[in-house]
Amino acid sequence: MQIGQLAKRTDTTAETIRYYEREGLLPPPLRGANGYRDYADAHVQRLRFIRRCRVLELSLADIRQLLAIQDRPQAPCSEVDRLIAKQRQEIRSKLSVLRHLDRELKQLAELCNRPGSASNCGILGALDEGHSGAQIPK
Amino acid sequence: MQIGQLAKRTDTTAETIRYYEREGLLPPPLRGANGYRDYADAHVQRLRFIRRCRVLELSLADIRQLLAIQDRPQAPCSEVDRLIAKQRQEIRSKLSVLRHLDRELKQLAELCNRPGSASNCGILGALDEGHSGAQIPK
DNA sequence: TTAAAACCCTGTAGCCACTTCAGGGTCAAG
DNA sequence: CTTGACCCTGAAGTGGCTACAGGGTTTTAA
Repeated sequence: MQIGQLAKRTDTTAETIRYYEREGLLPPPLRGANGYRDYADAHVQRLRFIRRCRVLELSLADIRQLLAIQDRPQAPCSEVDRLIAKQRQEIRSKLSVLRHLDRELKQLAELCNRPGSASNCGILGALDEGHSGAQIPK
Repeated sequence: MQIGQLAKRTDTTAETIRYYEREGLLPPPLRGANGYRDYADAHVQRLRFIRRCRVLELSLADIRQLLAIQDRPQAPCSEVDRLIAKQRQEIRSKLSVLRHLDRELKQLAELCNRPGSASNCGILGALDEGHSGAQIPK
């Protein structure tokens, strides 16, 4: 299977696939007489694994670790558990930051007294003075 | 005031300040006889504005626009309103993605049957087969 | 038959918002 | 007089791709 075919089957692009190969996440496939990469089904499997992890916003470094564990069937899977838990913590922390941001922006948006000019713009004023609650963390 | 002093007052680093200057967000300050940057209070104000915007995850490009509007007091502030609304849309969209991710990861974490090995790891299995619900978007 | 479209290749640079590093100069305290 | 805390510039590195330049190959259609 050519690289474009693999890309279609895994919701990727050929560029990304070549990038993963350079990064050592996807093993180099055989090459045809013309130098084209020739992928096997195992590559589809492996690449889908990588993409599922990326959808979960796992870093390539974390994915590299998961792949290494996967390749040693006797390895303990506690590390897998740890990586997933760590990722969940990160997502939850981002969530709380974004929820805060949303409240801030909502408040800011309500300060607009359109149609006004910059000189009496409530939003600019709040950003200037920090009255919106958007504090600079100490 | 030297750059380190300004950095402390605005929760930034000297490197970031020099970067903003290069990017044209912060006007170049006067220089002392030794070539050191010498900042005025207006710089503190401007830099705080920039940092408050960054806390709200506004892009430097958006901040550049806000600063340009701020510098023309007669300018209509409808653009300000638009930028804030756009930002809020983005944050809300990220929020919904992350909420989904959190659910996925929670489900995944529950598949762990520790203490097991990689060969029967529920998490690895789910990532392989896509049974966790973490579908590759079509 | 040939020409255009649609693939494939490598290598390099660009994106964002910084951060880090190398290799220096300046200045106050002990 | 030297140690340490500042400051300077310019270049390179970060992550995870994406895009581009400049080629080669293969399929399709006129």
